[in-house]
Amino acid sequence: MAAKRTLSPGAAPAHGAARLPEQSRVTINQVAALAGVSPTTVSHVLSGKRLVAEDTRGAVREAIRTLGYRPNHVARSLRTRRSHMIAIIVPDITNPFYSVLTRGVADALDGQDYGTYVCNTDGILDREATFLDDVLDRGADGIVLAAIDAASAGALKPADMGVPVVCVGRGLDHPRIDVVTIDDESGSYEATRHLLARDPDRIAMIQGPSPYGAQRVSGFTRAVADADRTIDPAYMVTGDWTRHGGSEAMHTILTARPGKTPDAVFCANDLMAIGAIDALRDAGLTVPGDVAVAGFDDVDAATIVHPPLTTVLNPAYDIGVSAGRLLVSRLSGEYDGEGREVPLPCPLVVRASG
Amino acid sequence: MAAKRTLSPGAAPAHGAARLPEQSRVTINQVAALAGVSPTTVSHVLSGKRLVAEDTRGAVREAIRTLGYRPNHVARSLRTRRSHMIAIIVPDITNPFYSVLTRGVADALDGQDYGTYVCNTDGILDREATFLDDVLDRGADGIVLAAIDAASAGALKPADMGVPVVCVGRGLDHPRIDVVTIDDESGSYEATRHLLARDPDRIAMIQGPSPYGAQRVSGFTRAVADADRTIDPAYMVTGDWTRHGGSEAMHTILTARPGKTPDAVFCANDLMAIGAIDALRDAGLTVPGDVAVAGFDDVDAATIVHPPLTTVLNPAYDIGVSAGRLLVSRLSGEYDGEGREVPLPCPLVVRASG
DNA sequence: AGCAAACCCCAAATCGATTTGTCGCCCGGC
DNA sequence: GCCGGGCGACAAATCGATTTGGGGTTTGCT
Repeated sequence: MAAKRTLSPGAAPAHGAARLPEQSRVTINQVAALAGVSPTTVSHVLSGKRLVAEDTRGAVREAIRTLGYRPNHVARSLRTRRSHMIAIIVPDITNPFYSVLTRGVADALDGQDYGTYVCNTDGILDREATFLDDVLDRGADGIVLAAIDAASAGALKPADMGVPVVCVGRGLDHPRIDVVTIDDESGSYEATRHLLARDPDRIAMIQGPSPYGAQRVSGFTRAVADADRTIDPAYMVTGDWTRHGGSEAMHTILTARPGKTPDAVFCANDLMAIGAIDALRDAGLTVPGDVAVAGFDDVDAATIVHPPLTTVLNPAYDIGVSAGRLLVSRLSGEYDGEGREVPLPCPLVVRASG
Repeated sequence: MAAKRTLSPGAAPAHGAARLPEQSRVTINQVAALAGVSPTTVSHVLSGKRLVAEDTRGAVREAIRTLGYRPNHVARSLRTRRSHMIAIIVPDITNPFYSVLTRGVADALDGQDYGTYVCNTDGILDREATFLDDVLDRGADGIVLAAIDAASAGALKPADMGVPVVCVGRGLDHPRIDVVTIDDESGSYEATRHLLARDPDRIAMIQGPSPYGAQRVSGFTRAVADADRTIDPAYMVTGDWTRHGGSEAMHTILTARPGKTPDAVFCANDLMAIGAIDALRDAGLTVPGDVAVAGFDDVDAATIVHPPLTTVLNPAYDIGVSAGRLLVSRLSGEYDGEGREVPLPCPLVVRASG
């Protein structure tokens, strides 16, 4: 390492010397030449699409080995119109939910000879559309789309072009788009019912920015209604899905009705629930003693926070695997019909927080 | 959604109907035909590599618009030998450190017209080598390699082929491979020194599986030596980087010398530190009252656990951005010289745990 | 021996772009 | 009036594979 030039993090690299004469990769023609056959034959021993005599095959194999030949994927893709690559479009790979989902897709594709091309949209519609075009231009064989709004992102375009699309979360009603969903509504319903079982005096909810996560809100309100209760509008506040946002939301709830703080809070995701717990601790309140808290997603952090979070399991990995499988079933030609929906369960996970 | 077929998660999709006649994409020839020019000219208005008359250009643009033409990336790559795609090879995208790093790379590349192809190796040498070949076959323009052991993963191959490689973490001494590093050794040294400042009776360390993370171990031992102390070998135990592994390691430490538990523990990463805190709590010990704990990485969870973790900041995002920049500087031709090293600081972050 | 059916292999077209050499045209200068 | 030069467009080669029609040789059967 001593020989390397060391740069300060921001330093601009200097202009350098000319690059070495790159030894270009060996092509199928060179293999053919060495084996004394035509490129056609080499291709056939590689693909097995036509019979090749035993001896010839051996010679070709030998030539391939000695030359270290590896087929050029790009050229192959151009001819076959298959890139053996699928695209995963998510808001942010940094979000544990999406990174786990991505891993699920990758694992489902592993061994199927498909690679993954990943795009971060930050939930921005423009970027979603741009990336969708990008992956189509690149000839992706399939797309897993975790978009805020699949329709306006232009999910119809690839589907119409014959490129399979699997939507995650709210899908859309296209005859050829598959979708894997969880039942946010009933998950939220169960979580809320669990909170209500302690018969709290007042219950609150921290929701996501409208209109996203509407299902989680309606599950909550349905449970409240089913318990013959009403909910104070001052106790329905909005956060931005982050820990900080949850903390702020909890703070506004705590100051909304002086002297009458809620004793149960359902949060539309775990990060906001963790933020809510932050705010409660800051306010000198205990969880679950003074206030019961429940979240949604069951990310790793749910068992790291203290007290461990009661939450609804959002099976990110399974969602990814299912999405990958749906894609593979279409890519392999095993299935080629109308859009399917795979609903995944999202059971309540009761822990200490509520 | 009612119209969709709903499948149970494991159900096998049935055989379907024939696929619609796919309308193939519009090519540069169709554009040329409509505009009444040759494909050459279309290419030139697109790339701007040669002058095209004002009127002609207008006509071509018009044709492109009405046809909705988008260049085929695959064909372009074949001819230009540039895929405008870089590969990111990491152990596991699910690990927050690597997902954040990946995002950093993607952001550094954003606007530079490069896409990202992501591979999960699980730290398995075979998979690292396989993916390295895969991305070369796919014609990746550059590679960010976060491998356990870059050399045996075959990082030399792409470098020799003229494909830029940036290594993250321990690099290797190839004249044309860039590397971005943090100073694990001194980070660990500082963290350990901080723990020693409380003058604990006994200090322990939970390290990663040898030989990985050796730098963090040596920083620890150096600090111990500098304080004129020695360390009981029974207090150097190994975990597998996970929370569970950290918990188990802490447990063996606690039972190693009955009646003489250590009162300070340095963990080679945050997840294991969190596990250690789990074990300490289970044993009825308080943090930092009975035992001070420090970790390494400063992942999000470090501020979620209670008490908040004293740790060493591992700037995953900045590492990714730096790696992306190094790559871009080579891809753009701005730099083409010997291998560079970008060292990033990893300051101590003091919180409540130690 | 004669003939058809396998059996192997190859030449050439193709995928959709980029790149380069060339050619025609028009303009201005001597 | 002739020539040099710049401009603008095109034809054809190229990237590295796959695909397909067809041709030559061998095998098998009567």
